[in-house]
Amino acid sequence: MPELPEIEVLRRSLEPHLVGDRIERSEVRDHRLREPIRTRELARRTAGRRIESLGRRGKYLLVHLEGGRTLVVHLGMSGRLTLVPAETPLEPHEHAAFFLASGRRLRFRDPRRFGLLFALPTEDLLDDPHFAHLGVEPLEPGFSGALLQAAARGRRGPVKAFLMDATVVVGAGNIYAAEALFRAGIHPLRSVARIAAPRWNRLAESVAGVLSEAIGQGGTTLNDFADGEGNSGYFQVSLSVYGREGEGCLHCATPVKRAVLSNRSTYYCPRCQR
DNA sequence: CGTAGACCCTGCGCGC
DNA sequence: TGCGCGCAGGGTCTAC
Repeated sequence: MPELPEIEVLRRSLEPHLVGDRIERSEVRDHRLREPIRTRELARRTAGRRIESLGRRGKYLLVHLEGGRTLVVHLGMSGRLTLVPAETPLEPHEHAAFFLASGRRLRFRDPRRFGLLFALPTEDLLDDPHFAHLGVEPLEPGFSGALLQAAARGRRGPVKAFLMDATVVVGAGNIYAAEALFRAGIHPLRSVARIAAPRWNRLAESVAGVLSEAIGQGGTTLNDFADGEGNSGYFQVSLSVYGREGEGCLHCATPVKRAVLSNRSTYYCPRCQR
């Protein structure tokens, strides 16, 4: 479900409702996520703490708590994090929940269980194995074509896989990598060794542009993405190539093609993207 | 060392 | 109507 824009939309939607509230207790109903939830540790590190702010690193949502603790939430492919009255009946696959002093419940639902949920001392965040290797934030200063080009030196392989490599740049997943490549006019299977400086610049601009526009439109809702209040996004109507196999390219009307790259579908216009 | 592919898990829509 | 298949927005691990 979620790439960087969806997590950022979630962060912005939850922050005004959560900041100042207090986690009274957590409840884990099924600990079997990608990494098992450490129920007791999670409870110990979150219980009784006020929520100070919400942050984001790549596709990770960071809930900063008083006393130097951070709750880390990753939604995987199918995760959802929503705020409901505490007495709201359990949803299927609601594996964990946080009960707040305000009488609400922050619930974590994840049918496919590819998500992550853990808490740690905030000072350990940057050294944590989940974060230590992460690359640049594409919407922050420092992201540029020159940076991408430098990261690609000595590498080969298709540019789409490179864009989705979180050790290079975080946040672009299968949808937005395809969209950014369309916008930049670059074929997703082109080797990173065969891209010149002007095209790297255009690609960096395209990545940042696509992501920030998607945030502005509330993210992309294909099946079930919703922000913390249950609102859908509408960037899906702006998708140029993703999911449009056989339909006409918006620029040249050539049918959009689909290819499989590292087990993921990728979509592109064979005429506009070279 | 980098890269390609398998794999983790559940639900949904489609064609038969 | 029911069933099997392919597919799905994440990341990690292994074999080369």
